[in-house]
Amino acid sequence: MPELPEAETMARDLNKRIAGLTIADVLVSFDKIVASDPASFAPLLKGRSIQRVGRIGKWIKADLDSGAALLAHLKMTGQFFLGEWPGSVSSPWPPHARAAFLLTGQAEDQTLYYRDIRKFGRLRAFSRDDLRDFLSDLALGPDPLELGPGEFHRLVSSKKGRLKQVLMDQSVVSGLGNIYADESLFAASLSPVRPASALTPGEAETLLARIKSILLDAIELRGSTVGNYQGLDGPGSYQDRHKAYGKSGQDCPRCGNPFARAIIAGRSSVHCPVCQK
DNA sequence: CCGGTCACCTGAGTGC
DNA sequence: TGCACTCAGGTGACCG
Repeated sequence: MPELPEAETMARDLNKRIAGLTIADVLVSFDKIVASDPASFAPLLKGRSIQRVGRIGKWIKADLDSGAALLAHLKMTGQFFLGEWPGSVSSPWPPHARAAFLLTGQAEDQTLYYRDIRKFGRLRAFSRDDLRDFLSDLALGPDPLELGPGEFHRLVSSKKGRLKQVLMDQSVVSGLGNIYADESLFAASLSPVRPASALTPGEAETLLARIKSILLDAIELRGSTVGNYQGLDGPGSYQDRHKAYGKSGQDCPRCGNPFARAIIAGRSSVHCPVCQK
């Protein structure tokens, strides 16, 4: 899924389309998709109006007027889309739809669907207090877009492990995944396999600047649509700007040497072994 | 405590 | 065509 730019796009789309509406009904067609207390899931949501939809790392959070919230993590293939309330012959459950939220408050009722082909994603509903505790236990690191270079250097260089692995550790910095880690390391000419603890302050400053620039450009283009990701209002196009991710077998556009593919932290990684130091 | 591996799932692509 | 196999944006549980 969805890394930071895709989660940001989805949250913005949702905020634009459903903020102010009321959740009148809730249906779940695949029980495991709800990872908070199943008995309180629908009761916490029904009758509440959605005040705002935002993002925390790769998580999407819808704040309700009661102080409760709906949290979603899309993992690899989760997404939201709008449709018609399911259950009739003319309106069956759409393919791979796992939950449905009936939204009232506009001229015509709408249904917000959560779809997830691989069923890795999870939905949670929390009261105000339980939400605070859950987010606290998650211990997400700061958002890279709101981070300064000194703090970034301190966070990254204090960790053991390879640079790419540390960048993808959500407790260090929240929001980077396989695509944007590979792209950022390539843009900063830094090798994904070097020890994170060896990052100099100057290299950290450059890396953070590249991360921010890439994430902002990707948000501008509604994220990267690889596989089946798309926002509520359509797919993204940042995949056309990828320089390293998915370019295994091609030559480095900076120095012309062939890209190398390696498994780092269990993830397929592409980098230039010559110009990424 | 740590890093490495696998499990969770389905579908798309590839090669025989 | 069809089948077997690999791979995919992310975590979280397990294991040595």
